[in-house]
This record gives sequence, structure tokens and C-alpha cells, in this order.
Amino acid sequence: MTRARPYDRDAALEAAMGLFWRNGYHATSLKDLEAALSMKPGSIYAAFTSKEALFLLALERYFERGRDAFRTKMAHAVSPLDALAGHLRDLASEDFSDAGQCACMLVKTLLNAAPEDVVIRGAAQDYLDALREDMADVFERAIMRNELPRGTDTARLARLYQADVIQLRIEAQRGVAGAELAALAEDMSQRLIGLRADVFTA
Amino acid sequence: MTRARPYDRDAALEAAMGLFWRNGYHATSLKDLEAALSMKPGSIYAAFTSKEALFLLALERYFERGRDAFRTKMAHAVSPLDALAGHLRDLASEDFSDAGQCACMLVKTLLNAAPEDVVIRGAAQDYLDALREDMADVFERAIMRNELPRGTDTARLARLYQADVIQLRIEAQRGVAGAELAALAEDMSQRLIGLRADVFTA
DNA sequence: CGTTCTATTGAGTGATCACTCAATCGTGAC
DNA sequence: GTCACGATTGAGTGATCACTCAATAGAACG
Repeated sequence: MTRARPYDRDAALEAAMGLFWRNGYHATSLKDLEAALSMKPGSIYAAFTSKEALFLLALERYFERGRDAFRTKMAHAVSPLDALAGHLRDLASEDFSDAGQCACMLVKTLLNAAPEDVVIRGAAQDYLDALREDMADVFERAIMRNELPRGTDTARLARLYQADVIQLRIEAQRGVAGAELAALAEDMSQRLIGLRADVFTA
Repeated sequence: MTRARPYDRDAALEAAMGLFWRNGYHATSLKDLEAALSMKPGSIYAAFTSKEALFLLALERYFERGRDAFRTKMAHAVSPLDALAGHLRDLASEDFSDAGQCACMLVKTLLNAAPEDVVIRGAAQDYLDALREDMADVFERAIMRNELPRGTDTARLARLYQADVIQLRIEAQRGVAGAELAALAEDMSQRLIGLRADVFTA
């Protein structure tokens, strides 16, 4: 090595993620990336091979960050069911001031990807599936702790739960006011907590 | 008039809607539209003013078709609550063979629109709000028919219900198998029907 | 059949797209 | 100080973008 890298790879990826999240893959031009990453086109291609490869790295970053945040939140919780409900309520009070970064980047990518963007579409699907499996694991733990009846179909519950998570972010993107968003999260939480009552009444 | 229009405006709009639904606004090029509408660029601009105006017409068409289908389905129903649940189950058995036309075009547009596409974004939001109001009306009718307790917050219920409708289409786009989609719709329906029980036990 | 008038045509506009590569620059070794 | 070599540069590539307009074509009149 005769010359140190003057660019910060982590910061560049972070900036790229923000841009792709806000504008989507196709609507983000290389000019936008040049400005956001403070890199010239040649440098971007030297560092990340292609726009698509850069997008995939940004998407992976988004996924890992979300998954890690979810996992640590669940790991510290005493009651899995309460933690899941709390996660919904937390979502409603997130910072949604940037209209472009409300909806989940994975969902935006999935709905946005053109039929020919097979790789990108596949990555978004895989990440969403991985997150749903993490959710199913938490429901599994809820069974272990007798918060849910044994034999509960955790895969189905996880699908319903993920639907709520995704939808909260979409409602935020719709510009729903904070109070209404909180009310929606509360309704969703109640549906979740309602599952626990069944154990006691059974 | 000295020369009849050789193009069918309705068919052209229908083709444009299908294309925009599948590929989104930005990813649909004028070349695509020329092929789908069998019109040359000049004719397209003479007939529809601009790509954006054409998109807005296609979006309006999508909205009106969905709203009308929903309204007639609800109008013929004896039990509003059963009809709403049935609508969810119907959704799961729709034809989702075309991956591009699974997710709701309004939601795709909302998540896809760049920050500068103010008009398009606004239209999608307005249409989604209008649909939710239609849903709230049906919940209102459910109260009239004593399927729900008086004083029920129909706006909140409608938001929850619309979330389910939107999510079913997103799950379809994720490529979820028919059986799992039906199971998800069934779970959502049960949550709805469960609301009615409260009246009888109250 | 010829004239009129408008709908349609499609090559062409400048702008922007993702991407490349010969030239330049800066650093560590000596 | 100087050299070697890899990182960085940015003007330039051909393709494609949304869009235009002078030319053309065809139906309704006398």
C-alpha cells in the first residue's frame, strides 16, 4: 500500500443506505451518490464494483441493523409477548420526520423492484423472511414461558405480527399524525396481549 | 371533426394502468407505453398531455375500479362484518400469477414516489384515505345492525382493517404460497369476526 | 374528385443515465 | 529528494430518458 484510503467505507455505506432508502434504487442516480458519498464515479466503482452491488450492501446494512436492534430488545425482555407489544408501541414513536425513511426499506425495495431486478428482489425477500423467523423465535419463547398455549402455530403468528410492523411504517409514510399512529400501535398491541388471556381462561 | 380517432381511449388507459401498476411510474418508459398503447409518442402527448397526467388517470382508474368492486360487494351483503371478512378471504384467492400486479398500486405508488413527485404522492394518499372512509362506513353499518357495540371507534377499526387488506397484497407480492396466504386471510377474518362476539357477551 | 382540417406520425431534441479509463496525485520506501 | 505504484480523478462513452414539431395521412364536405 502506497496510498491510504481517504474515504471512510463505513460512512460511505451509511450515506448510500440513507439515499437508497429515501429514493429507492432506480430513482437514486450516480450523481446523487457522488454528492452523498463525496466520491467521484471512478472511486465509487473501484470501491463497490457497481451501483447494484452498492445497493445490496446498503440493503444488507439496513437488514442487519434492524435485526440486531430487534434481537437485543427481545433478549433483555422478561415477557416475550410484552416485548413484542412494546416493540409495536416503540415503532409508533420513532422519528418519522423524513418522509422518505418511514416505510421499511425492505418493503419499499420489494414493491419497487422491476421484474428484471431478480437479485435485488430476492435479497429483499430473503431478509424479510429472516426477520419473520426471528419473530417466530420470540413467539416460540412465549410458548416456553407459558404465555401462549403449546401447539400454537408460531409461523402464522409471526406472519400476522410482521404484517403489523410493516403496516405501522407504511401508515407513518402516509403521513398519519403521531396520535393516530400511537392509537394504531395500541390496537395492534392489544390484539397481541389478548392472545395471552387465552392461556389463563383455558 | 374531419378525422375519427383511430385509438380506443379506454383500452389505452387500461393498458397504461397495467404497465404502471407492474413497473411503477419512473420505471415505465415512454417506449414501453408506446408499445403497450400502440401509439406513437406524439399521439400519447396529444391524448394525455404528459406522462404524469397519464399516470394520474391510470391511478384514478385503479382507485375507482377497486372502490366500486368493494362497494358493490358490501352493498349486497346481509352482514357487514361477514362481508368484510369475506372480502379478506376473497383477496387471498385472487389471481397473483403476475408478480408485478400483486401489491396495491396505490401503496406501490406511495412507497415508490420520489420526494419531488408531490402530485402523484398526494393522489395516492387521497385515494387510500377515500378507501379507508368507505371501510369505516361499512363498520358504521355494522353498528347499525348491532354487530358491533355503539360507540365503537370505526375510524380506528377501518385503519386496522385497511392494514390487513394492504398487507395481504404485500404478502402475495412476497411470493407466499396460496395455502399460507389463505391461512393469513383466515387469521385476519377471525380477528374481525371476533369483534362481533363482544356484543353478545356484553 | 379536390379541398379542408385535424389526428397521427416518427425522426430528432437536449438532458441525463450508468459506467470507463487515461491521466494525475499522494504516500511509503530508499 | 526521488522514485514506484496504487488510489483517485473527472471528462467522456453510448444508451436511453421524456418530450416536440414539421410533415403526413385520412375522413367529411361540396
